[in-house]
Amino acid sequence: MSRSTITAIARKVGVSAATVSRALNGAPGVSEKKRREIQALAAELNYHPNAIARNLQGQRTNTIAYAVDVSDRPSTDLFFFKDFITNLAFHCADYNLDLLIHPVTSGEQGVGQIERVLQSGRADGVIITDIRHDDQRIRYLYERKLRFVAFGHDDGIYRYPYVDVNGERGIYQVTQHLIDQGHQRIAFLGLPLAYYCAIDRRDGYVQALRDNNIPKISEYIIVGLTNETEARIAMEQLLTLPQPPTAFVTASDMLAIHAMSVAHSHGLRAGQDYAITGFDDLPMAQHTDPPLTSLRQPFDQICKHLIELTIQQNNSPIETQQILLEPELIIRNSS
Amino acid sequence: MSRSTITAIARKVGVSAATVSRALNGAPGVSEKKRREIQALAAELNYHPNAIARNLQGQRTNTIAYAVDVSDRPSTDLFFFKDFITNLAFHCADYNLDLLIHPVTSGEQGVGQIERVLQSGRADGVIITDIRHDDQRIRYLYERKLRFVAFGHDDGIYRYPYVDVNGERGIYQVTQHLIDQGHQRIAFLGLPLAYYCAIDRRDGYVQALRDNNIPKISEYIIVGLTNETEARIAMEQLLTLPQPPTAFVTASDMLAIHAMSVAHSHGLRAGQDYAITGFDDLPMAQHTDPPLTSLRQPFDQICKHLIELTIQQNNSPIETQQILLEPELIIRNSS
DNA sequence: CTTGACAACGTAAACGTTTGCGTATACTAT
DNA sequence: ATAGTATACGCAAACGTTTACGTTGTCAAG
Repeated sequence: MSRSTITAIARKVGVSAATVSRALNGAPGVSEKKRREIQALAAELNYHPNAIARNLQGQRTNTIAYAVDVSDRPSTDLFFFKDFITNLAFHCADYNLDLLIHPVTSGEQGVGQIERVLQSGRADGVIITDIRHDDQRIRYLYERKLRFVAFGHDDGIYRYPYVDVNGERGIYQVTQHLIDQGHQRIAFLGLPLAYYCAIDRRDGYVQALRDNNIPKISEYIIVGLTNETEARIAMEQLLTLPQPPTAFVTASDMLAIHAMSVAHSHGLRAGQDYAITGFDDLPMAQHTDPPLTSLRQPFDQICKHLIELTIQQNNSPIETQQILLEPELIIRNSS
Repeated sequence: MSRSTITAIARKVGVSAATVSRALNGAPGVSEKKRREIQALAAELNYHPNAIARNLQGQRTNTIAYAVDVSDRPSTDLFFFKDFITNLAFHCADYNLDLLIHPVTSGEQGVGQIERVLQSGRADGVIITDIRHDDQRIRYLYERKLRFVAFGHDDGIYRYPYVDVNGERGIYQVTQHLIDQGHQRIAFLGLPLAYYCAIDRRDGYVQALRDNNIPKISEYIIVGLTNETEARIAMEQLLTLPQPPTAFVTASDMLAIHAMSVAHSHGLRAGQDYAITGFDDLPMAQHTDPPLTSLRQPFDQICKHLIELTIQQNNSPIETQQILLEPELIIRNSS
């Protein structure tokens, strides 16, 4: 059964293709009688408008792309990803948009790949994540005036649309929470500082210590952690210090989980022998032993805004296209 | 800067659009001199062929869709998903294909959504996962002769292209492995039997017991587990039995991890006090405490075959379009 | 009866490609 | 010189829509 087209319907009803188009789209200029007749036949023939033809004529694709870095397989943010993609897809559906997963490699080459998906007209805009310091992608897309939205704030030099979560405030809050519990020796396990979010989170930790007149101990700060192995080594290092910390602020639930595992092998129990906190508040954070105190990233809101910004006209002032959300501190038994 | 088209280039060079097309596509019928001239100008103008126009004219989209069920958020297979999508995207890139994430709701409605993405010409074929007993999607797609490939074998009634991993053989092997270790009281934690893979895995367990003349104890078999809470309850139930099992075969790493957590709160240590095994061999299986014995799903191969089958002509015999891969038993310290 | 307005269509162009077919030129073989 | 052939192009149609514009017919107001 070949796909039925608008012209096939037109021929059968005995009208022009234009009339069929108008009838099916609810546009004015067609009598109720013919409209019903056309709609009935369309349903009978199982007609679905050809999206490609529509896109070509309309000069937009109703598709947004998510450029996902596939150069590091398996990648670090294994947990984060599913929630993110699912939420993106969900909100795309709300706006009748398609979500295109566009695999890109990192570096110079990947930048070209991102451009191509836009210049070839496959997508109206692209979402990028894992924003780095002096990110090549940003500069490239910005200078060519291509439509993109970042999950991660800008650097103040290039001003671009983004959605972000206030990691500095979040980590500040959770550090303060630990201090309020009486902790003085607080360590920080962080991500690679090449990422802006990693810097923000470390800064939140440092600022909280400063505001409480707690001296910053450089041995207590370990950043640049990308995978399980590195996380475990770092935690091992902290625990074998002459004066080990009594509390641990981590920049992700993943780091916290692996750190807890190491502590456990040292016979230490979170929530009793030491305190630890995460970031993201992934579903699994409720089910660790003990449940993990964390900062919830509002993925639903994040993705909603990302989609909305991407399809928005970019002539509105840039300030309204920059959205900073607050993470929510979820206190559980690990702290 | 407006996007440059093939006609714009044609005008500047002083040839027809057809010649430009031929020159850029390496087709014969254009002199080397003009070809070079055209290629140079195309590069200068930063020309990228319009994919939409190409798709319309070529009557194919070079896009495959993955219909992901978004009706249950957050869904159960949190871990599995990232590996799967990333691998799909990766292999799509190899074939110069785009991957469309097509969110569908479950039930009657979702079936229509899957049809639409194909009938509207947005994708050449669709991949579906989580195949259920008497799956509506299969029947619908099959009867309308729409191109789809399933991750999960057929039921012998409808014969359709699929890729699957031999879960029965895998679980049989791992059960045999536990028996070889001397275990006689072996429990099974399984997924909802509505899914074919869940039945297969349970059957593998049952068959291994039978072949070793070990009586099947119904209290030792708990299936239908979908989330953390249910997994924990099931494990709790098994451990408080008058004669608790000494070994646990689970149908996924996720189940195993939560079961280990429950056992741990009972003061039991995997690999010493009891044995436990998983399924999937996700990256995290190496980092549990102790590392988890599991059956590796070859995601890379799976996704490669899924993509290849989807773009393949469907006139080849159905047997060659049904691929069954063997899982690999990875023995670690948990057993 | 004329004029105008409005509804209900059809016509044709446009979106940017690809490709079958026709044609002019140049070159080779007789 | 002539016939034949390969090469290098141009022309135009096609893919399936949408939409600006033109045309017809009807009907009411003057």
